[in-house]
Amino acid sequence: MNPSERDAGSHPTMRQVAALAGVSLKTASRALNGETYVAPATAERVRQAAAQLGFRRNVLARELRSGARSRSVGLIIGDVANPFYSQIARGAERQLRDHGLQLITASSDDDPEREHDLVAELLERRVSGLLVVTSATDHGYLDVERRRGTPVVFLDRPAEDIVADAVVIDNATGVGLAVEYLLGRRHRRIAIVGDLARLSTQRERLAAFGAAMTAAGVGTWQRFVRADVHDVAAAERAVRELMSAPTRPSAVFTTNNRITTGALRALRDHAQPPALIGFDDFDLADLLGVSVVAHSPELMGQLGAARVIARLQGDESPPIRELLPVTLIVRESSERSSRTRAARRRT
Amino acid sequence: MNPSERDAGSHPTMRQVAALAGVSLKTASRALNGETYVAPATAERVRQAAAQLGFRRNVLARELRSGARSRSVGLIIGDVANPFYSQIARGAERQLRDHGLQLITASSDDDPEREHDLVAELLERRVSGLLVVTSATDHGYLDVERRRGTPVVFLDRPAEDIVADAVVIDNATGVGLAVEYLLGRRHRRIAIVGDLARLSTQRERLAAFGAAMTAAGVGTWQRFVRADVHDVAAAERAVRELMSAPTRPSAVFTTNNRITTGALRALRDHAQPPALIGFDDFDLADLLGVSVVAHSPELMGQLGAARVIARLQGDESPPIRELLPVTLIVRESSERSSRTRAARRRT
DNA sequence: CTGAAAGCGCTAACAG
DNA sequence: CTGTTAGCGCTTTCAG
Repeated sequence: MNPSERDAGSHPTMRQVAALAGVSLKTASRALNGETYVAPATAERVRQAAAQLGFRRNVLARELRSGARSRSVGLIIGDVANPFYSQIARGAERQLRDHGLQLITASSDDDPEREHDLVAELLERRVSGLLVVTSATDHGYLDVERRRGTPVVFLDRPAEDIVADAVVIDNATGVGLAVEYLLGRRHRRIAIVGDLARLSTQRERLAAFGAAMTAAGVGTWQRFVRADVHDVAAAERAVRELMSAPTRPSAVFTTNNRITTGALRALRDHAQPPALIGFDDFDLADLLGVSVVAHSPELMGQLGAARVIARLQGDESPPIRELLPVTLIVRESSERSSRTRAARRRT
Repeated sequence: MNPSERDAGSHPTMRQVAALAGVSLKTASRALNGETYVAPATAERVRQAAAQLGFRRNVLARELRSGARSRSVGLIIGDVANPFYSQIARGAERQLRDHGLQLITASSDDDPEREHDLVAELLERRVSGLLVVTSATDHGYLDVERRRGTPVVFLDRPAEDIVADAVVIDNATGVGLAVEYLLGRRHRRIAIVGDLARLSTQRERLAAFGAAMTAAGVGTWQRFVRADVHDVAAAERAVRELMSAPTRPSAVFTTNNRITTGALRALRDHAQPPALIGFDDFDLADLLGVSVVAHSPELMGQLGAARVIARLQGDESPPIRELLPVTLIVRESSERSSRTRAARRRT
């Protein structure tokens, strides 16, 4: 077989480049790294040799020897294909890239065990830092790493068992805005459809919902709570059920983008759809006229990455929790009447 | 400072684990790797020592020594936040994970130069393989790597200058289905709004469009071509322009998900919207009633990853090009009449 | 300005 | 079953 045709696994080494350029290994290293104290002519010769051989520095060897962490940061999210998460990834990637760091993204499917495995893998790869949207409750092993000097920043869902940096959304305010808006439009039978209750964000949103309802003197809100609705299909089912019960809600609040999608499907052909507000803005929500509690997942990723970078640069201040702002975007879906057919009849 | 409090950068090594367990380095290595010929008791002692120290194997060192490539595969896409790409990532990640490989995703913004830099970085990290949705035209440097034994698989857009594995969508059929459908509904003034003409997929789609129109005897189609429309805002503008021209198209074909989104915005409040078919299915297209040429980006990622894995396992067969099927999903948007107000008046 | 020697943390190849 | 020796490709240290 022609050697130029197939040359399996044979990356040329720096030593080979040095030999071809007629210099020592160390000189080649210096030239290739743009260090000072290399004669311009020598440097040029080395560069030519490297180009000729198609040399590519072995970063693994470099990082091993220099003792440095890998110039990469791990990001653990639920599912890259979910826009909420992929926007986080985008924000983090942008920020990291500006600092010469590579992002390694992994999907946990919101499974604590898988999350644990992924963290272990990333740590074995000696990532410089970790960004994690956790779905686990035990983060002791992460704390060990954090104390060893690996910055760990929690996104969206703070660790509840350890003190660590976190960038989270202002859930209470977001839910408050939505509920108050609906209450202001005289809705009383407001349903809330939530994702896995073990996720802290979901518990926070539900708590804020309950608080607002109770404060408004609506004692019956618990009847209209649906939790642990984890995918679009389940959300669709949950909303259909709510709407086919004897007493129907006049408004529905969905606690994340997937659930909102499910609700939209359930209400698609409904003769008298309830008012709807969803947590998380999404693509085309404007065209569909869906009111939402909006925030910026991309900013979350960006700020999280910035936090990792700050820690890497020696910021030793106590862990902080950054709170991302939310806004209520009112579109058509929240304008539907609080008076259902049945209610009107009674009036 | 309390050493258990802060212990910067100090990951325990296997040597330390061995010392604590009272065995040699090699024995520790064997135990930790689950190799045979280690006394169960010894193995257990090593494991305990490792756990006690919070030991994490340094994968970089392992991979360096064993000469193996890094157990990771690089994926270069345009933008993680674009669902088309993030679904590819999802499919690839799933497939790779089943084979113990980690996915490293990087966004190129469809910029050839950035793509080149990203490839270089990944190669320096000695990824086992590369999946790339290229926006470059020169892939010579990639071919060098391919011959060195790094599997390179092109997704969506095949390399035109080198022979390499590729997984692509059946663009010609997809466009054909859409155009024939519109022609069948008596549309003649069909506009096509395309993305960057330097992307091969876009050229293919435009070519297929032209071929179908010409075959149908519609000679005026070139008037309704808009190309190099790269983002949602530009697409919205392009469609608005088309619709405010003296002679308006009665139907619009958009060549990818972003452009479709822009078109929807442009047509949002249009009194007499043209028929619309978009390439790429998207979330909620059903609720919006948008007809599309559908395919599976996730499958593309999965098949691409499978190809890399096959190559890694020694498959030496000639490079192949896999063609992904497409289907036309007819929803409301393509049912709009080919007779615009003006046309009707003339009749 | 350049080079020789040592070694990052681990595993391969041999001994025992 | 266990240990010793060498060395992956590179950078650090220290001499020229």
